[in-house]
Amino acid sequence: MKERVARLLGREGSDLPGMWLGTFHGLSARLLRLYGEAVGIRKDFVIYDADDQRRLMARVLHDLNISDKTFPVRQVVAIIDRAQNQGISAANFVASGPFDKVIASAYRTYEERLAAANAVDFGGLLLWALRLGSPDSSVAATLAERFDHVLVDEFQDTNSVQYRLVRFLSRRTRSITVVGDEDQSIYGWRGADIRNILDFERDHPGAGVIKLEQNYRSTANILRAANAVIAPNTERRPKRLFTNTAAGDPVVVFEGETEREEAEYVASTVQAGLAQGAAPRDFAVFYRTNAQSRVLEEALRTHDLPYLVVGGTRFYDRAEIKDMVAYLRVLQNPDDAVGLARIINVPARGIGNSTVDRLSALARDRGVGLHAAVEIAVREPDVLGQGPRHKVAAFAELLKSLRAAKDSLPPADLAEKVLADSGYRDQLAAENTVESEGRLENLMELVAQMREYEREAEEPTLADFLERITLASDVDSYDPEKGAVALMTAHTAKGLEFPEVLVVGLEEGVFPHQRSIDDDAAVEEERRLCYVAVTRAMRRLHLCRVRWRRLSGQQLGGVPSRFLGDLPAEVIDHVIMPPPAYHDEKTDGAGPWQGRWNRGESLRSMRGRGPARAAPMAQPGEITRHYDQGMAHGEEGELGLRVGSKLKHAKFGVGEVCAWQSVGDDFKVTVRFASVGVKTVMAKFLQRL
DNA sequence: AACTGCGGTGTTTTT
DNA sequence: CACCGCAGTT
Repeated sequence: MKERVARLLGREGSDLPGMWLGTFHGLSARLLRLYGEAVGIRKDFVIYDADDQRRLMARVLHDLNISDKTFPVRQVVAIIDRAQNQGISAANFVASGPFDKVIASAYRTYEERLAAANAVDFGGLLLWALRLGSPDSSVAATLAERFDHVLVDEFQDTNSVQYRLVRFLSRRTRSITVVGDEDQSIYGWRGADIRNILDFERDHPGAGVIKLEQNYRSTANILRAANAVIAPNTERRPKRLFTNTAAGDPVVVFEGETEREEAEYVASTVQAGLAQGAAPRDFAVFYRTNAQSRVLEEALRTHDLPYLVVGGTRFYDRAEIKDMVAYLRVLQNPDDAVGLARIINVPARGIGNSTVDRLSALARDRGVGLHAAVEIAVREPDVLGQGPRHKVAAFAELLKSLRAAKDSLPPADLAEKVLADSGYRDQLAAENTVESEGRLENLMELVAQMREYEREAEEPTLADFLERITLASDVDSYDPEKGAVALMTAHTAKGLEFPEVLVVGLEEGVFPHQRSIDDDAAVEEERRLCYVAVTRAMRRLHLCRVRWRRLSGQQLGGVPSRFLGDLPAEVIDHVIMPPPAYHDEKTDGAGPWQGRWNRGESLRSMRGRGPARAAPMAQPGEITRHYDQGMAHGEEGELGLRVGSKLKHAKFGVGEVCAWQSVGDDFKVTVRFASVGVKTVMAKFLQRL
């Protein structure tokens, strides 16, 4: 982004000194590193991510004797998170009932523990940054002078604290530009307040409004579909988005039997596109929840298609990476109690829960940090038994020697030393499983990333590296140059664009998500999310749903998403997979989709549209494909391809044709085999019965 | 006192 | 399906 801004300013290659550019969290961290001491934050604080936050809260609840049955950690964290996003710290948390009183006490202790650990959580970054501007802050005046202008992108996703921060930082000149679209507000659940943008003009009398209503990205058909999806929302100002581009291809609405068939459709769509000259990176697949990525990955792998999952379990969220990072963090900041508790018995060195509990109790009794308690337990023989004491002593010794090495080694070398001296590497090597090998590879990748960081950063420090990786967002790591099909959640997709987009799982309960389904405001947000997904598409869009879906162990009956029902019939083209030839109780007419699919009707409607449409504007690298080519021509080739006809494959046996596409001179046929299920094979491998 | 295996439970989205 | 807590085992 910085490079692009420099280029637009005609200052290519410049680092744009004085200009700050980053996420709210990133900029807040930067402000706090520079000025935090004015509000009581040490310069070398560490940042706790959601997982650290959860662990710390679990500890707090445990220590306060709060039952995690009535107060599940996740729930308590969620409540505190919400409070933070509204600018409410523990001191301002008003407890109205007995439940809230417990939360309030947990919140207070949690804040104390954070302070003791010299740590700041995500919400805290923003809160502390905002405090820099409070009347009693000694740097408030300096900071209010610091910037001439503030520009906020994706303004519809700012929360109350972020908005107040913007107002403070622009106090001197009152010069603010915000860019946003209320229809793309998708982070309400983490405190984003859509009113920030809807009421902006009211809050800033005299503000100029520039409406960007011409869409340069998508074809007219895609734009019509998008407009239809968003139209039912009430929390919006009506807009008239228009485009001068051609209608383009119809939006394909795919209906399959199962999620595997859907994945198969995704893979064969990509494959067909590649055969027509598209590149893998021209494709993106969006889903509502990360759990949906697995089937898609499997299908793409089977088809030998390169793909990249963006987001999901972040690389830095993997257990082994977090372990290593915890080591580094503890070396960097001895007070980091959550980090210390994480590594004290990793790899297993005989320091179990009861020992840690004792150390933690000792720390509280003496009013010291966990690391100090470790030292005390080593010195004073009565705290722990003989065995545990020796083990803890060995661990303390390990930390001491690592810490001694810290300042003389660059970050990557330090990480390697940790890997070797802690016994972590040996343990993984000894395990000698596919998983342990993978973990070792991940750790080597982390070390490689650190070396890369050392090369590229102006002043590489361990602290800075650690901050980068906790604040790194998922899309930061997405590199379109990698030449792979991109897989991501609709949330992650915001701000990106792709020539051909496939959105999967358009079923009630999946998208819109089950958790939102009986809350009107939440459904509006789901609708905006769907709008975001749809508007990522430039040339081609596929909206997929299935009649049966297995998702994280449960079977869902696929009621078509309400969003599909909002699409104007003129812009869509159906691809409907027939139900399996066999009928069991699951598929035999029962279920909410009953009567919605009908092979005869769908064939008729597809035939009715005549032969394959040629794309109005052929462009370089354009993908041309005809889903209904076969049907338009009746039977295809010597095989007599017809949906529902039976063909034989040398290896897979007899199967029923589901769909096919032309690929050069040949056809790619999707067949449901009795033996192996749905496969896509080239027609030349198929014979008539 | 740590570790292992089992059963039960809950499961969005992300900085 | 993955994670967590628990109970029994080493």
